[in-house]
Amino acid sequence: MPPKAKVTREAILDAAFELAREQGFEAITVRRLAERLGCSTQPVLYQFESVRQILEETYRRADDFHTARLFDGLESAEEPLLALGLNYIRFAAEEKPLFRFLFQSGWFEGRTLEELIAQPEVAPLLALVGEATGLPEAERGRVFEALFAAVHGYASLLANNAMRWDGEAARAALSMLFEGLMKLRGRPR
Amino acid sequence: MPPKAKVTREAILDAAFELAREQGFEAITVRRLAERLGCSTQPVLYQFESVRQILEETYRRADDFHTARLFDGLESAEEPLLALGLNYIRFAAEEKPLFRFLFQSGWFEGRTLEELIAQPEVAPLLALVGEATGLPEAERGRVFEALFAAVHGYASLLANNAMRWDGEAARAALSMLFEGLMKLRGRPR
DNA sequence: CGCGTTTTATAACACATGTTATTATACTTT
DNA sequence: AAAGTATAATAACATGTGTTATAAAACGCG
Repeated sequence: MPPKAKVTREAILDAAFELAREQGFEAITVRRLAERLGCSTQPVLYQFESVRQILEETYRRADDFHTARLFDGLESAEEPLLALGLNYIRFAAEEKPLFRFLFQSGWFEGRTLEELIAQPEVAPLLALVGEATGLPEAERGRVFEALFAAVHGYASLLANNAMRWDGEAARAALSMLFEGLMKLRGRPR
Repeated sequence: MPPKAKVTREAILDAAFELAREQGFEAITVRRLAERLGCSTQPVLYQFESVRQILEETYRRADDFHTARLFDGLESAEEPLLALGLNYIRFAAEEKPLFRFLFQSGWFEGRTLEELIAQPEVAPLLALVGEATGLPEAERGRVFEALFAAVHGYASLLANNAMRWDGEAARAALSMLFEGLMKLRGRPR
């Protein structure tokens, strides 16, 4: 009996993601979504209970998009950790609004770096750190954390226009950082 | 002939700064300022041409506040660079809204890290890097940049709740970072 | 004390946001 | 084809924002 929806949930989320990507998540409003979809504001809030819900879904989508980009071409990389770091900061430079949405927006879920490191997906990365440094398991987390913070720092600077993107310079800077940190051996506490 | 203004520019800027500090710069609105000052919205926009102007002034004030905190107790520090870094990330942890206002807000003036390093105020810091590493002048900038990025990374993580503040851990992490980077000598390329 | 200028209060306008009635439309099924 | 239901359009409400017009108030100076 019912007609199918012309304005589907997917279409709305697509539009929302595009808006977030181009103009930042603050640009996601019911009316702008309607405009992009060529409809009135009604279908948008008919498919979702509230804009809040749309933003939550869009955040998840951006998160997936981000992690996909992080691991892009990582298998064929000779230095996977360095490649990962480069992907991270390239993303920040090329997708500034998304980066801010993900990590600087209040929609950030509040995963602590500590929690992130404890996740099983990160284990192989910690193993790489161990491989490169020869550090015992207990210390790898600290080195990884420092690497992450440094990479995230470059990314933040790029995403907020405190730095210009330059692939060559970025690679040089990161490899310097990695070189410095990877040379650390068991330190006294 | 004229009566003095009861609601002065300074009072307005004080209120604006407090709002930015407590709730973030987004909380700075004419009506909220009026409420804090115990007056109507009229005096606020009578002393300033627009809210934009108030925000510009408040940004400057926050910037001064920040740099004052950066150099707090730096003379008596035995490791000035480390102390500076610690001040930087402590500020981010203790003044999250201000940190976001300063570096993640669109009110950020767009000073590039490169430009920052070129400023004369930074010269003594570069000298410290040279002292600690023995690197020639040309390379100090690169090391300083890496140090800055790493410190800024920790700060960003703290300011956006991706990390819990722990003074001891912070000192340990920073000194590890500094140790790693300071050990770098003249690199190829 | 009163005059004149400056400051403030009141109130409203213009705009943008989320959300919701009410009405019209369109489609799927019988 | 008709009917009934899910969907969409129109329009409005409620709220929050910056800004401004108008009128009242307050103060320093003569």
